Amino acid sequence: MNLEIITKAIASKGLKITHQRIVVYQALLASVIHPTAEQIYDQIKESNPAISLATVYKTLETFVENRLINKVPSPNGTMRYDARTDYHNHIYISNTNEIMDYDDIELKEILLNYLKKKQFENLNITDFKLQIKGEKIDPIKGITIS
Amino acid sequence: MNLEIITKAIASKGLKITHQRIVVYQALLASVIHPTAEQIYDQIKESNPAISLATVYKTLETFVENRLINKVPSPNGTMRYDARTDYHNHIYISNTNEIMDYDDIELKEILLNYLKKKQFENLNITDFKLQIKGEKIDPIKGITIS
DNA sequence: TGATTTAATAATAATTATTATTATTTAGTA
DNA sequence: TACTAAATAATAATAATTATTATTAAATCA
Ligand SMILES: [Mn+2]
Ligand SMILES: [Mn+2]
Ligand SMILES: [Zn+2]
Ligand SMILES: [Zn+2]
Repeated sequence: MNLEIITKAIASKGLKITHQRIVVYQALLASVIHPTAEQIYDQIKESNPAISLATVYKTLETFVENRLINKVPSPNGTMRYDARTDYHNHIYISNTNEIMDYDDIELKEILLNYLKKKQFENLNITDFKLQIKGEKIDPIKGITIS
Repeated sequence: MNLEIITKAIASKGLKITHQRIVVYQALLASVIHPTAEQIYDQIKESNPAISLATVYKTLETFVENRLINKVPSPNGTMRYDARTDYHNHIYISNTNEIMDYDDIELKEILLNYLKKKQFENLNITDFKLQIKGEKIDPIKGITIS
């Protein structure tokens, strides 16, 4: 992903452009599995050996507060991060522990319609997502992917 | 909830009937908020001061493994527990940190229909839930509930 | 029933994930 | 270039959960 886009995105939130912020955001944008803070750290420390894990956590939290990225809770309790902020759903793949995006305008319409129709007393709905859980299948051998 | 029902449920999984298991299951059944292990512990230790927090964790894990109860991940990262094992959805209430059940046969039908229609290559879907997030509103003053 | 066996529990140590603290460094700006 | 506020690295602390082990209790059986 273009470095200019990355720096502009960080700057657009009024945040200082630092090397650490650039590489953390870059790593998150490049990942498709919704990584943990530690996975991001492990990846970027190869080219940035001086970076601290606490900085990765803090940077991610700063991005979340500024709505540049999102947190995604996972079934095993450790937090995952998502560079996308537009509406989409997630598939949790239990045999690989990956979280994949699932996009469908039709689904959003169906859910919006459904929720509009229903009554929720004394409740202001702020978000809704279809959480799909599944397991990846090796098409040749059946389900045997780590 | 009837003690006989509780002991039968535990026995039906081939588990030994112990006082600790009875009170943990009883407390979970009685709760509507999907409590944490610690919330269950705090509640039951009043009448069972000798019980250990580790026993509560271990007991809950045993119940999960035996499909007597379910784990429910929460947005703030701490695990929650659910005495229900039938299909239903959850509403996470961000201003009280409660997780409430949301039941609707129509919703299940809509989602089942939708998922059946779609193609998921190399993926075996094992579960799906609508995750609703919202905030409780005090009908008199607007949103000001802790 | 009482003894035996096996599993569960209490107490506590250890681990994992995350957040807090603080001295040092750096980005943005005058 | 110098100044200042903010960010970072290093590390300590905390919260949540899991592991360990000696003790206790439930189920089985003589
Ligand atoms: Mn934690
Ligand atoms: Mn944990
Ligand atoms: Zn996503
Ligand atoms: Zn529930």
